[in-house]
Amino acid sequence: MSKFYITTAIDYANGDPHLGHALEKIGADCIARYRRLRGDGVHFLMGMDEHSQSVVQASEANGVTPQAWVDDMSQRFAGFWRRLHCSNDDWIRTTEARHLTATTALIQQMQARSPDDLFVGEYEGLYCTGCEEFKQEAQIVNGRCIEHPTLTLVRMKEVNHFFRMSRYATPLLERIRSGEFRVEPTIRRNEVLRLLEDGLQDISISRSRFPWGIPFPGDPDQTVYVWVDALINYLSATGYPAAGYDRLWPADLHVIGKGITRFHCVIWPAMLLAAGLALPRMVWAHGYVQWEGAKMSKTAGTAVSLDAAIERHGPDALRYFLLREVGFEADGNFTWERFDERYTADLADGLGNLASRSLAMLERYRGGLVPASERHTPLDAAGLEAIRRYAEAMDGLDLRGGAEAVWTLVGEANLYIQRSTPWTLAKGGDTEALDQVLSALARCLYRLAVLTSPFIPAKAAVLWGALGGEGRPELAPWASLPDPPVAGRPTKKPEVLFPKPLPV
RNA sequence: CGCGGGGUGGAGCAGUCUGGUAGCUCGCCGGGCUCAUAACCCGGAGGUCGUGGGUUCAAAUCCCACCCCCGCUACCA
Repeated sequence: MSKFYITTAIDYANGDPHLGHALEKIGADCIARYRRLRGDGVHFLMGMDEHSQSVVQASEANGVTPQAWVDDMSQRFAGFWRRLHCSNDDWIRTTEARHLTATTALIQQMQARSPDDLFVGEYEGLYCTGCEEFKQEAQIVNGRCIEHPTLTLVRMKEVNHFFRMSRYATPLLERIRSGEFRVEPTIRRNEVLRLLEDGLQDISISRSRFPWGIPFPGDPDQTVYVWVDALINYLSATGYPAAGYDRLWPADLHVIGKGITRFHCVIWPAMLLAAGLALPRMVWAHGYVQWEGAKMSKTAGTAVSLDAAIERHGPDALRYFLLREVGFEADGNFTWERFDERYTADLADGLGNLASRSLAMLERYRGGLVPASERHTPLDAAGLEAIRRYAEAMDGLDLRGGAEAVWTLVGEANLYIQRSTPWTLAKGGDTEALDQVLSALARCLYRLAVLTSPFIPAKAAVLWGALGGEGRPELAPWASLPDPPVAGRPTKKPEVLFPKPLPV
């Protein structure tokens, strides 16, 4: 059993999660569930980034302390992920003591291992006294802060601790090119390679005047720059620096959004190199969920409520739609119309109806007992092919491809029923032929319950139970898929898996 | 010349690397079946593959130019 440590980005706590957050967590959960299915020792980490300046602003705006604010947000986020059936093994928050310990230790280890890499320097920029922060060009319009156009920006210098990141461009290039550190998908790797080829600049890794954060080791007047703080969460959760942390580290997969690629593919591995620690094996940067072709924006009123999306057809349906239609690689679209179409076609009319008609026939013709019969039917052949294609796609983190392989099998099964016309066999009293068809269908449903479980875990479990399965489908041995042990099992017709008509 | 991705029937996509009857899903039209959640199966209509050149017996696919859309462009997490 091989170790598989998978993480998601930690979210900053300034408002409820939206569909974009959900895509990432669901995608990572799907991968984690698939790896468990394949027998890996999975450790799945999710959590919250709680030290950003926006947290302070949000808490002040709501008249509570920052800690009370992040406590509440942590509850809210975790609640959404539970509703969506996320199976994370740990939940890290950057305000936890273990994270303070790890962050302090890592910076000290960077200092100890690469003393030249940390130095004190000056940061100069335009400072907004309204926001109490330095402003970047994009935030400045007509020489004024966008948020506070009545105030004059002040040119200020700040003494910060710097990280000599510039010396890591070449080492990182080598590790990415060799595949030792994988950046996926290809489009993101190309972006990072181009970036590294142009060379890196040193970065400041501390801030003054930001009391809400982790004190910089050896300089309590400064706090650790929030991004540096955030990245270290992946290490904190392993127990670092305590002995045994390498039971989990290095991470096998960091799942992130494409917008934070450079932090995970440049700054984070450079920090680890400086500290002499192993690099994560892979970073996967997924695309964004777009709303009717445009970027979702709260201010433009185009942010879809995650709550509404879950309520629409239930959590499993949302999981399926995001992974199948939106995808986990490039940007994808979310519209209610497409969501409804997919729900009806793939889930209700496809998988749901297949289960319904198959189980109905098992009950009607065989009294709810799966007959024994040899497994060399066309449907079994299609099943083996689907398993092969599914595994190939899922191993490559092509979740959409995995779903396609499964739903192709759903189509094959409906076609098999049509061609073998079991109702005619029943009327004609052709017992042997009918047994063969019904047992083939039972084996197919067994495979479908297992293969769909990373995508629609709750519904897969219902199907599993209807087939007389014990426990849950994700606990089924992978090796049982070629020849599912369903003969003799009692079946029952479950509640409609994916009900229609659609809620209004 | 800042970097990168993309423009294919009504919608969303595959195919482009390794040129050779343009494919899939949804929607639409017609037929079949009756086990099933009015579900399932079969057939059909619908595309000058962003624009203009070029190479070739042959280009969505290779080459050149151009137009349009979208990300990224470095401590805004």
